[in-house]
Amino acid sequence: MNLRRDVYQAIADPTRRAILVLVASQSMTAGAIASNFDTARPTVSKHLQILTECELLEQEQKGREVYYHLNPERIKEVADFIEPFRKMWDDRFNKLETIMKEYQSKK
Amino acid sequence: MNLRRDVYQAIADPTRRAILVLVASQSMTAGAIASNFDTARPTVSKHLQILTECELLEQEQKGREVYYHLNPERIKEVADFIEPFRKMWDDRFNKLETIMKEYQSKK
DNA sequence: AAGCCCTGTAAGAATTATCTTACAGGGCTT
DNA sequence: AAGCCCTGTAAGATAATTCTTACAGGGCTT
Repeated sequence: MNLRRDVYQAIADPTRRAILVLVASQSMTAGAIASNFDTARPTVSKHLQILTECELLEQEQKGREVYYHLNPERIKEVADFIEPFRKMWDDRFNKLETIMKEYQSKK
Repeated sequence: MNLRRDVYQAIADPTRRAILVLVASQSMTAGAIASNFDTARPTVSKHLQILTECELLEQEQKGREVYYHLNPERIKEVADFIEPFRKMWDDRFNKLETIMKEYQSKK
């Protein structure tokens, strides 16, 4: 077996990304989250389980309802991977700006 | 069929992320890239194909060798998804700082 | 306590992804 | 042109993931 189940695998699924966006602004119950999608409720429940396992979401039981809210901390792992690359396209952008300035000064 | 094959799916695989880091600083041939991994060469070739398909890598043929180099532009898609969440953990950090200051002023 | 509602989970089929072996195209070198 | 080297690809076995139907636990309400 040896499941992957890391943050990258988690955000690879479009439904799971949509869940993260949905829960970003406010806590929501499992049912409320599921009602936003066409897929069956147990399917969404499974997605919630996956997101919770890699700590992108956190659960909070309130009576018989379970609220899910975002844990932004974990997304940082992906951000840290991307950060060095960001520098690269920033550099390219800066280079483009320089070219544009030179172009305009020749007018 | 209808394969996923998007940027998120691409970076979900640890080998593919390693390839991106490897190629970030310099262009490399397919063989040179493959020699960095334990998996068979065709396996790496497949990964390169996937990365090229979603435009994270670009090919440059030189004689019988193929050089791969990074296209930072595409990673921006992931960065844009993450950016809004970044604000959330920044806010949390700021809140923590505020608490610390209050704590110190009471000493 | 009985019944309803919210939620999670097990099982299994269908889909998708991964990796290896074997082979093919095509540029170099001699 | 013959042979070697670099690379890509097809086929098929294996593994992992996804999704649905059916069911179970446990908190509310009456």
